[in-house]
Amino acid sequence: MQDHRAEGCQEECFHPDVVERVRTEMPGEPLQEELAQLFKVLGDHTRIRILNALCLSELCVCDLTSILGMNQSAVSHQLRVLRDAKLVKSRKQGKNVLYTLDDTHVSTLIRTGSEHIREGK
Amino acid sequence: MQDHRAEGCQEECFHPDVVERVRTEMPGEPLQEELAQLFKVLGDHTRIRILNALCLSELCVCDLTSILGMNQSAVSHQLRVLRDAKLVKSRKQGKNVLYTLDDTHVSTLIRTGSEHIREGK
DNA sequence: TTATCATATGAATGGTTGTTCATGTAATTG
DNA sequence: CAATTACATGAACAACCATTCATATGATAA
Repeated sequence: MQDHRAEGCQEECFHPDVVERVRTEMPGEPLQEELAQLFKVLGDHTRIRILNALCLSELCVCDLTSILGMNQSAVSHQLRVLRDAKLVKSRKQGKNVLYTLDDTHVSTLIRTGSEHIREGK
Repeated sequence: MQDHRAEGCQEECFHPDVVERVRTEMPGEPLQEELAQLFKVLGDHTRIRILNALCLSELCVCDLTSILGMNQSAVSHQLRVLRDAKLVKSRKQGKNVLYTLDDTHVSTLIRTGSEHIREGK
């Protein structure tokens, strides 16, 4: 026999009034989807290191490649992801492309996250 | 011919002094790895919705299943991930298990992220 | 006890994604 | 002009992960 109550309990196991209130007060789906997408971009070791580096100084791809000690192609790919998410912006200077943080929220997010980590132990 | 300078440019394309300073002032690797792991946990549509719901009220799994309109198994799996990351905590009450946010940082992260989204448009 | 309910969990799977390799492009230099 | 440099990008591959299905556990009720 299949489960015919895919979305909710059979009887009164939950509080319908609370559920209803939460449903109406929750942020809209588009915002939640974008929010998840934002954190997904932040949820990568390489990208976090890039952002932490850019918290300290404007840097070209070459600098980042040196700091991270990894493939230039990999760095460029991740910079593209960060650019698309509007977390970093770039400007050309001769042959180089210089990257900076695009937003003050980025450093706030990283700082808050770091606090959470430290207090977790 | 292969590329023998995997970690850095050949000559002086970058600023060694800046790179050196960034290297020393960057957070340690363990913290950055944990930070990426934290954001990775936040970077999922289902988990974001769970956290947003728990921002509004303590809820049992059944409530969440109803609010999210999805499989109970999927919800439980994601709650496990959130518990392991110390983002939520649970207590038993009869047959039910009630979940709440474990940390004030969580709501701060969500709020800051939401602001970033809103200002992006 | 047995039956039922709420939740947890292991296995399997389909989709996503980070890295590498190879190549392309734009700017500079000789 | 050709050669080199800094960066970007497309394809391919491997690893990871969210969901589903099936089942297990733990608590309550009959």
